[in-house]
Amino acid sequence: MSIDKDLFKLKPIAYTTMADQVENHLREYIIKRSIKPGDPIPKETEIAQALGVSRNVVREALSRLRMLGMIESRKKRGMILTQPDVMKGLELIIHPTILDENVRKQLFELRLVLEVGLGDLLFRRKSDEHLKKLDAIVEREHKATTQIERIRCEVDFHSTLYEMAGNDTLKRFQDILMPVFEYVVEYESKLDHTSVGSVTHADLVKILYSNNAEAYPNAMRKHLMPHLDHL
Amino acid sequence: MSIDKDLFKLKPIAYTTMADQVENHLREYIIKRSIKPGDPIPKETEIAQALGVSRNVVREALSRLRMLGMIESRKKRGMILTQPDVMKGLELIIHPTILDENVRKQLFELRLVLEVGLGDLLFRRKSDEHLKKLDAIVEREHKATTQIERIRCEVDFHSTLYEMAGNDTLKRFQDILMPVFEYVVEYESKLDHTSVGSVTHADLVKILYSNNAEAYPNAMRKHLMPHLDHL
DNA sequence: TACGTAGTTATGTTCTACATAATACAAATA
DNA sequence: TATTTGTATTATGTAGAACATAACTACGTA
Repeated sequence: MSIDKDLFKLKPIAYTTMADQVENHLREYIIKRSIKPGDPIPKETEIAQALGVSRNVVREALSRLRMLGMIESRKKRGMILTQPDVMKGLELIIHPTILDENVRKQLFELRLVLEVGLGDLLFRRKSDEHLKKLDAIVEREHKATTQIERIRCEVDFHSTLYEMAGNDTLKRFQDILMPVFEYVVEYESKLDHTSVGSVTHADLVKILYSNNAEAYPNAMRKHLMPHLDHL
Repeated sequence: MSIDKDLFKLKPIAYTTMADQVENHLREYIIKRSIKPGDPIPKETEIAQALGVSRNVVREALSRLRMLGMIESRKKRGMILTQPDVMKGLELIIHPTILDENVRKQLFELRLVLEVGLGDLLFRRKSDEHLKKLDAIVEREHKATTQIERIRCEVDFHSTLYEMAGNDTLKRFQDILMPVFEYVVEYESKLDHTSVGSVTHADLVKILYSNNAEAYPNAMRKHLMPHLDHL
């Protein structure tokens, strides 16, 4: 009874299954051999035998990598490494889970940060087509009669900005994050749209037409000010 | 022989395995029942029987969710839903893979966007401790004699900014992306550090000490200009 | 040459069996 | 009675065998 309890202080051991270990082995294997997309990887049975585990365990590990898009397998050709979509993993977690309120707030902050910092990409990649598209959205917004239509314009406008940035990874990031902001859009609908930010969409477009990259960040900041103040 | 080849144009069928389907079923199940972290989910055998597949297939699907941190399983308690780390999936893909050069470039752009847009979070969350930490880094950089030391200061400085932002998700994002930028740091070491950007770290700190949030974005833009020009 | 057929291979799937850890409950001891 | 100890139960972890299926190979026949 007088056993020193301190001995057990750091007790919580990290329990790893065979599948976890195999997964790590495979990752190392891929890195060390610098296997490129398209290259084949060993057969399931070979892996199982080499690591001294059952094929079942190997398949669990492979199943994970397959989900992330890191490998593909065809019935006879065996398995090959593939170039995964970097944002695939993010998508898999974000979409289905009922996210913690706190995390959702942080993701929204992340979005605000992105939009303010987007300027330099926009000015370097903007095209006449994109600018015209923004014009059309602004006009549509102007003529809009219902709140729903206005919200749709709001979403379209900002989505188009991400398109303009000409960065597929960034665009994908935005697309994944979008559903998280539904509650924000709802919140937005309660705001008086005329007073929302002293800078309107039209003002932003005007700046994009000019080549005044310096003006963009603070213009976007003012546009998003209601949200920023809400932090 | 004269069969219209156009019929086969969109041939690549989406082949889904049982494990894929079970995975989706589980996701739906979790969402529809609005199961919360800590709540138990059915036993493997129950799932297998309910969906009419073998336990093995179920285990492959569960293995995936477990990797993403969506569920945890204890030997007897069965499995419970857990609040996953949103950025876990990203980490799993980014770290091990030899990323495509193009993707790496896009991630680097993403980082530049973030740092420029970071201002409002910084001004709202800055503390004296953080500012002092930045002071210390700037001083260390000033006294640095070796290139290696200067690079370390560079990394520390920007990492500290993300800390200051007080957004764990964002910080985690940055931590994951960091290794991708090693090649950039290397590139940075070849630049003449006195001419790198007309705005120095010391200038940035000065702005952070002030309450002039308007000055931040363009200051950071000028600081990062060598990189921005490299787009 | 062309076409069809059979054989081979590696993944997909199922089934059975056992190991292991955590829990609950009964039994035993002070 | 209370605390410990043993035992049964349960659900996950792991192993191994077997068969299905699709894709590739090669042979054989017209």
